[in-house]
Order: sequence, then C-alpha cells, then structure tokens
Amino acid sequence: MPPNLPNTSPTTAELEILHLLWQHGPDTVRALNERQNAAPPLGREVGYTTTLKLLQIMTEKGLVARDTDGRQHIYRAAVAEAAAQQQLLTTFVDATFRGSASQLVLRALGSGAAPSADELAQIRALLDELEKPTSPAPAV
Amino acid sequence: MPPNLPNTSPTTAELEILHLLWQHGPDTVRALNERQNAAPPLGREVGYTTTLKLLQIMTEKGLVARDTDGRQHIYRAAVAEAAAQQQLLTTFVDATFRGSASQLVLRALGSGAAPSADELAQIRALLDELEKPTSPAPAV
DNA sequence: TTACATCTACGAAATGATTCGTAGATCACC
DNA sequence: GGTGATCTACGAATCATTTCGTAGATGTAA
Repeated sequence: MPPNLPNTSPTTAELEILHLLWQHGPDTVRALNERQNAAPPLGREVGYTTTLKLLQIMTEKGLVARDTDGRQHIYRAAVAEAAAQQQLLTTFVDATFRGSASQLVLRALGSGAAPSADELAQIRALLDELEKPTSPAPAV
Repeated sequence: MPPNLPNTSPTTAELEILHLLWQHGPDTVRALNERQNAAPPLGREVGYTTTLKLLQIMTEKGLVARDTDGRQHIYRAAVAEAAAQQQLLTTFVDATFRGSASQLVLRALGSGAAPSADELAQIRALLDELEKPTSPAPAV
C-alpha cells in the first residue's frame, strides 16, 4: 500500500467555488471571483488571486478541469456534486456520529431549519424504498 | 462587535476524546490515552502527551472540565453530546449542502450504511412530529 | 536518601488550509 | 510602438491543527 495518498476531498474554501460551478456551470476565474464576492455567506471579500490559486489547487486535485480560451481559462467541475457530498458526509459521520448515519439524520431533522412539506415527502418516499429490501435505492 | 471570537468547536482529534468521555464518563489522562490506543479507528498510536495536550486545549475552550485528585486530573465532558453534534452539523450543512438539511438527510439515507428497522421507525416517528406544526419537536 | 516512575505544563516542529503580493506574459487601445 | 489593464504562475506569510520532546514537580520503593 502506498504510504499516504494526498487528500483530494474539497476543503471549505474549495467547496464554495465548487458550489458556484455546480449551480451555474463553467466559468472564468474573474466571474467566479465576482460571484464569490457578490453573495458572500458572511461579509467576506476574496481577492482575485485567492480564487485563482484555489482553482489551481483544485485542478491538481482533479476536482475541476479547465479549457483554454485565448489568454484565459474556463474552469468546470470535474466531480459530481452528489459524489463529493457523499464522501464528505461519510468522513463527517465517522468523526462526529461515530459512523451512525441514522443518528445524524435524527439530529438533522430534530432541530434547526424544518424541511418543507415537499422535502418531507421526498424523505418519506426514500424511507419507503429502504424498507423494500429487494428494490435498489434510487439515485437522489 | 469583538473582532474574532476564538473557535470553540471541537476538532476531529478533540472529538475522539470527547466520544470516550461521553461514552464512559470522567477519566484520567492515562486511561483516556490507553483507550484511544486500544480501539484505534485506524491503526494509529497516540502519545501520552498528545492526549494530555488536547485535554488542556479543550479545557481552555470549555469543552471539558477537570477535578484534581492528588497529583492527577480527572477530566469530564463539559458540553453535551447532542449540543456539540448540533453545532458541528450546522457548520457542515452550511458548507457542504448550502444549508439544506433535507438534502443532507436524503444523501445520508440514500447510500452507505442502511439504517436498521428500529432506526427507520425512529425517523418516521420524528417525521410525524414534524408534520404536526403545533406540537414541539421532542428531544432526540 | 537516592533512584525511578509518573504526572502536568509548555514550547515547538510538522503539516495543511487560506490568503495575498509580485513577476512575467499578453492583450487592447491610442 | 508604448501604456495600461488583465491574465496566469508561483512564492510566501499567516493561521489552525496535531504531534511530541523536554523540563520540573511529586510520588514510590529500596
């Protein structure tokens, strides 16, 4: 076994950019940086080269890929949103809930933002699927 | 507004110790360190002073408290498990699921370890509560 | 009492994440 | 052609996390 694979999971700052790519599709560094500053989760202001550097790091990690358009690069997500979330979730559940996904679900539903009726229906539908042992779980 | 409150959330390494305290109650540094090494999540070995240092840091953060028994200290958790998990969960949902707890729930149920029948029943019961808007959500 | 084990405190190294400054290339426009 | 704006690349400062070494105090046992 190779001693230590470098970690390729997105960090918090990287996730912020990935969300923009997942939502709006491929974009330039400039546009991504402006989008970060336009709707800051909490009053932050991010320098242009900060966004650029993160995109370069994510390229090395394989989280994003880029095409060259003249002088500038067009970045796009190279990992699916669901897959990235899944991996982060597993790590988080292990560390915080000792691996118990159902404990996490109870905690998530039990307080904070109440899910809408629509969302509750989705969750119930998924529970129904889970209780039919022969049918495969549907993609979410 | 004070410029920057120091972050008091437990880190991953701190959580590992907190779980031991939550599960088995107050204990000495030595016992905690041995417990860490006895059932390592993944083959790691942690030095005694590492465990000690973390407990000292957690004491400053208010995550644990200690009583003195002769020469040694007896540490105990100073935060409730549910409260700590809740706070970590909120941060995680914000970063990874853009604040959508229901998306997290769907992802958590949709793959990985399938919850047991018991756990599914618990989740259903909680969903029932959530759809009765007048009744308060029960503690989990 | 001397030697040894064990305890806490603390400094600091190693690593990873985040941020930005600066350099050098290239483009647009006068 | 020259000037200024904009682009990428890259080094480096800063901060948090994790880990451990060492020092000094205190207990134990011969």
